[in-house]
Amino acid sequence: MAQAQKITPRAKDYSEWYNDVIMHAELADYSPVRGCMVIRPHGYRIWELMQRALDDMFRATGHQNAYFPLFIPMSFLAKEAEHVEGFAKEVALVTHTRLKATGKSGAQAVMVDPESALEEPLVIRPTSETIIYAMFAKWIQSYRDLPLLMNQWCNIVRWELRTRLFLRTTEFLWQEGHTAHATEAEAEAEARQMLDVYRKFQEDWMAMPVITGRKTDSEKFAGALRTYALEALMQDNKALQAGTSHNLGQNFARAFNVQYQTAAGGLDYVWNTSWGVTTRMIGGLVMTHSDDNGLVAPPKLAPVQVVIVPIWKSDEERSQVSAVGGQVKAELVKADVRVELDLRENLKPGAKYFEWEAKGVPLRLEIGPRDIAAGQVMTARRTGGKVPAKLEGIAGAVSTALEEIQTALFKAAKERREAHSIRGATRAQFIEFMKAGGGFAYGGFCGSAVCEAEIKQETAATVRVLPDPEFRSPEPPRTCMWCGKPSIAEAVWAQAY
RNA sequence: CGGGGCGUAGCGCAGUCCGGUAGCGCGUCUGGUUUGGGACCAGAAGGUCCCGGGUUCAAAUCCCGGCGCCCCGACCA
Repeated sequence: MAQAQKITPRAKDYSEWYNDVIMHAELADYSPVRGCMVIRPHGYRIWELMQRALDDMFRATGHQNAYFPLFIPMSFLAKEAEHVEGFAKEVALVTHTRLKATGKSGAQAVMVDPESALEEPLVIRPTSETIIYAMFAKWIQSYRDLPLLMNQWCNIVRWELRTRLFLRTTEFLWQEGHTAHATEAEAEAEARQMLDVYRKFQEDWMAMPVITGRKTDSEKFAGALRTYALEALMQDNKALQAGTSHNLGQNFARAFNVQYQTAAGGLDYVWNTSWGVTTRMIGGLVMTHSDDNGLVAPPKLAPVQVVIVPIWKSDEERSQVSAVGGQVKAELVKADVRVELDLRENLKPGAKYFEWEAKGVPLRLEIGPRDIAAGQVMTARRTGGKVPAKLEGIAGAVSTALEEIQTALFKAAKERREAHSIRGATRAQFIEFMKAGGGFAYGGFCGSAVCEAEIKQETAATVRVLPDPEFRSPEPPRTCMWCGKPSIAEAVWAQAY
């Protein structure tokens, strides 16, 4: 199981490093299916922990989980003009329902039965607005049925040209919230609220600092009135869109005829929102915290928060340290700490350290005869630092350490982001900044798609967001960083995943 | 779809230029000794050399044609 090969250093090749970390941490693996990945148990556990935390937050804001079909009639996609344009080029279709034997051998033994062609092909959902709003039309009659606040956890398929583990795979797991409201103001408040929920999750749980704000039209969701997003800066100074929340206006309501009777007795279309985060967040987690020894998992999302490695020479010592290790484990389990006791006999302690470090375990407890004699254990943090802790009250010391690690990871990530952000740059400085490695560049923006396109052409950078007030520079820019015309909003530019 | 790299044991690779019937490291299995930062010794298992043709007495190696993967771009969460 242990990985013999070392991880490619980040400085040498960031993509290779990224893939290595995922392989060594056993988060995922390539699959026999083009562009699809297998999420391994260790990686899936992170997703489960994410799901649990987010679900609690969704429920606390009044949302309920439901499930809608994987298949969407092709005609549904066509009902909203921008939506179909946005997804037309990346869908997987089911067109037939049977195979038939050919009598040949090997891969040619079966073929698609041409007689089984569906009258209307089914799209494998690239997102579920269409089928969900088709159902909403049935469920919503009156203003009393509003707001309708739903969420579903599912998989979706987008036939992307180029894939990357966790960041962009053909099939991926996500959560998509869909809501219907009586007024535009309510829908807007909902879209903003869920953006804030995501921000809390990503900062408090993932220890990943994000910038929130609005997307420009060119980066807006296909069919939305407004798209809000969260953007995080990775260790290679590229931005990662970590989640989106859309105010869909009445676009889908009109397309799917989702109408309700108002309190005043009239008839009106509902206002919708949709919002989602995906397994991409696991990629973001890797690229925010990890190092050349492997994954660094923030304690709140670490599948294993603490590993206990006993150290012995003789059989007597082994039974002694194993017993104490077992006691410590029991104490930690009682304190709701996710803990493993590594009693494997054929591995030296050092080999175990490397293995658990690669898997991102935040805290390691070493228990040897000398420690037991001193009534202590050695605590070693994944992020560095090794200190003894008293055996008595170990659960408290561990909990404190985990909290400190969580806080320190966020602080370090935020400092790194700020160290790679510039504000008020001139056009020349901006070009130089992007060429020199990049990061977040705050600058005035005239709002023109022409400037956006030129900047992308010359620097590969795009507007990540028009940031929310708390992220804006103290001095609002007056002119467009690129063309010099009056600025309509400050923009955050970066090269992005 | 364009550019680059690569397909040889579970993983990482050498061998390809210059053809002679496949090797190294790690891992795995067995036995023994070990265990405070990747243990050591002895033995063993494990390969359609990506696929299909061709040249040759002989092909991992040369020729032709496919396929696949990774990285960079276009598309995107």
